[in-house]
Amino acid sequence: MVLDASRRARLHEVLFRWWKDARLERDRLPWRSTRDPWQVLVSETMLTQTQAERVASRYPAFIQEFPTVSSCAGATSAAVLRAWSGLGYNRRGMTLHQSARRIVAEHNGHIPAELESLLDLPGVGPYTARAVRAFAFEQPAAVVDTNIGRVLARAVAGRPLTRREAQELADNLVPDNAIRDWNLALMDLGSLVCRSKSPTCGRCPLGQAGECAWRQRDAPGGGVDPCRGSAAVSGSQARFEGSARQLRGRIVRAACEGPIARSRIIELAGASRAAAAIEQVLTDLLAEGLLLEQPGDLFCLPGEVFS
DNA sequence: AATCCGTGGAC
DNA sequence: TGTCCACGGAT
Repeated sequence: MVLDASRRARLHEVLFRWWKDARLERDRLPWRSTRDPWQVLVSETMLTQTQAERVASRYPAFIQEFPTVSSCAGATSAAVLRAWSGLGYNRRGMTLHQSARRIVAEHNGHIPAELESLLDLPGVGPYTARAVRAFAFEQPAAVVDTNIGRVLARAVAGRPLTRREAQELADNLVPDNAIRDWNLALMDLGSLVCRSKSPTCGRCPLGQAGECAWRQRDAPGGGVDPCRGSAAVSGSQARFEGSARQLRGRIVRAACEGPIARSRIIELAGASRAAAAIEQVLTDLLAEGLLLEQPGDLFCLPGEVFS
């Protein structure tokens, strides 16, 4: 899908005019005030899995403890996981730590600005790599997160997109300058106005300007939502209560306090969980390096030394 | 109960 | 290549 220059210019004008006011609230988020590549990498890694509000409550402490790539690289995995505690998806804390060590070893401690080099880092995918380029380096990059994916499918295309189409459309839309602002503005529109469940079309700058393909075709909320099934737009989740995810989180959190015994892990699992399921979770955590086995049927966080 | 979220590995 | 699933936990 190709956008002609006039539609592109119109979208820029309309969105930036709206964002001038909308950004005031969003700019209070702590990571909005930095362009330090390490701080951007940390915050974007946190934000890929967690709502902004929860990240806002933990990001400052994490940056205070690990203000630089080398401070993180020099720490133990256990220290990083403790600082990560409460954010969820502990594996990402591990990959962030591994990335820090790789950046020290392979890039002299400087976060690379090239897309390929960024994508090479563990835990860094198409979104995070482009986020670092756009937000830290002001380099040409179009991020496609779930919010932007929704706006692209609904307003720009008016139909579900494949992953490639979404990225191409986003690439096509990025202006030559104000790269950081453009990505933030599009993201803010998705999260504040073009929301997943209850989009406020009445207050949407694109709809009001006649630039929303969905709204041009259907009344607000009418028809089939074009973002359903569109690439990069997250769908529904598996039940959390009783899941392996829940138990993994409990185990890692408990291990943050110190070594834990197998019997403690079984307690954490609760009465209704099958023994085989508990064993599988434990096996997975060990294989992923999130947990380390110690003599005496004890388990601890990686990098800890006990005597 | 459903919602909010990108990466990576299996197919 | 594209699609599916696992992955945390507060609200």
